[in-house]
Amino acid sequence: MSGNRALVQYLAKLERRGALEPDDREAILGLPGVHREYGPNDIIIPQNADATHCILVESGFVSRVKTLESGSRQIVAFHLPGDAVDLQSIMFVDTDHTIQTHTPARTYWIPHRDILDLTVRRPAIARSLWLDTLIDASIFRDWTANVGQRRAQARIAHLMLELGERFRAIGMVRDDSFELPITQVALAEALGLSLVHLNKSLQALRHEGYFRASGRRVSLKDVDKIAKATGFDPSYLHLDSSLIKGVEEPIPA
Amino acid sequence: MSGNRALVQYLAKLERRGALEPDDREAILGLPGVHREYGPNDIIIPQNADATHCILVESGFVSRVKTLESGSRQIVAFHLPGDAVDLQSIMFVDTDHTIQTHTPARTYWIPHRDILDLTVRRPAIARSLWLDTLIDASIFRDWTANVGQRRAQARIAHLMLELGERFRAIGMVRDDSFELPITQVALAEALGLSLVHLNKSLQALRHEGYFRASGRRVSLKDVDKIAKATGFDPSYLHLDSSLIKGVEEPIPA
DNA sequence: CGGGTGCTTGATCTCTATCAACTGGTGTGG
DNA sequence: CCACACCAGTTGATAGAGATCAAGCACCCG
Repeated sequence: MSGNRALVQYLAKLERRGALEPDDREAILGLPGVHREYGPNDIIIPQNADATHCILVESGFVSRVKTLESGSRQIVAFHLPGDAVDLQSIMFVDTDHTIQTHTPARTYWIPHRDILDLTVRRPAIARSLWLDTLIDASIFRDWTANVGQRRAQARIAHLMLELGERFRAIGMVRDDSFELPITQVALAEALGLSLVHLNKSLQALRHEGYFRASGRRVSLKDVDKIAKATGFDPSYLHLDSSLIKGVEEPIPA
Repeated sequence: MSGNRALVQYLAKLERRGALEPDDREAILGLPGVHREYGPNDIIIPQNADATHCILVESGFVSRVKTLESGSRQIVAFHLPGDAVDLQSIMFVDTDHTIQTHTPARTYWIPHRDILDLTVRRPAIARSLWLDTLIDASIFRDWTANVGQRRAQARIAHLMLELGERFRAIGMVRDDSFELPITQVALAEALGLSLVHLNKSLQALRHEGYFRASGRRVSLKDVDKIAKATGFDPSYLHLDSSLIKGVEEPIPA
């Protein structure tokens, strides 16, 4: 299998959480689809659309945004290369949020039908995709707690640590730093803070030596200290299999 | 099938979103398990435990709470009778939050193994449970946006409308009012507000005639007006099948 | 060079948190 | 039956976090 890069990355992500059988692996790598390219700040799927495909991020930085009646926006998730952005749309007629890029991005669109078909035929894949959405939900819970309970500086630091770990998992951390290719407006929308207050809090964090930023490259100083101060424990991200239950043999018929 | 009440309720909930075949229905109603009873404010599963069972709520009001390093608590979900509280634990070794009661409650504990076994044998059930967790995630996203973007009064009203709709779906709304059996402390923890501020905002909402409360019975006045003001659209709750994609025939082999 | 975008700054306002006290109801035990 | 404790809810005063308003700056790009 020559291997479409998006599928290879996504499969790798799934397998970090638990190995698959060769047949299942092949089945995933064989998923049909089309590539689409976007510029920065493009809308991939608007709110209230009827999605017919799942989208894998091959490169670029993508987010999901809910726009409220007041016009204010809440980013509810960030997606890095190798993520499936729109797995939940497989069951829903209407998308309840917009999917948009922050950078130029390359995506791979897989028809829902082909994914559903795989899950019907291959329980291990069904399980693996279900797990993917459960981890998504785990991250949403963490975000709710972060936004609901922590004050600005800790809230920012917590998100930075999350992104740091996720970038690390896909090999995009070098010299303890990573590229965070989003504007402060977007960061503020993710954190439930105003732009101005975010900006000042970021400066305070830099001033106190918690991290440095040059351009859009972020380097976290003394991750352990920040993690302790903000109560960051990466286990909710489930980046590896250590906290995921093994596959048990089904009870024989 | 005589029918264990918890399973009957849960099945009914699943089927509101799409009918199941008789065989699948029987299989769900046949799930083994044990009942457990709790008093108010009991802990059902503590944070960082290793859950081995999924829990259905048969009666009572239950929530999931994340306790942060600072000691502050964020309620990330409420669960009503007929809900599966702990479906996500089926894949995870560690629970990342506490499950606790607010009222006396009766639950039904189903071993993970039996549920996993069903999903392996019966794709339609796998699909239905996956859908249940996707809807959970949809609600988490909504909570994040609610806590992140709305100010106190609208935030409270939005949650009230959510709970109203969910109580209505299980037939627990009478005379346009429902019993909300939680303290203001718990409400504040769900909304990311301080107790004092919650209390005053509640009074303001009552004063402005948005709703009445006698004891713990809440009646929302002019739901449509509140819904409009707070941008409440119940579709994210997916209480019926109207926005859920139908089951497509798998592609023949 | 002009204009756009993203970042920064200062001033002001207002929500919301915090602190502290008090009420009313319920329940328990002497 | 009263005294007491306890809990949920309420209130007022004060402080502080964060939002809003309004400019200004720097960089990039056509």
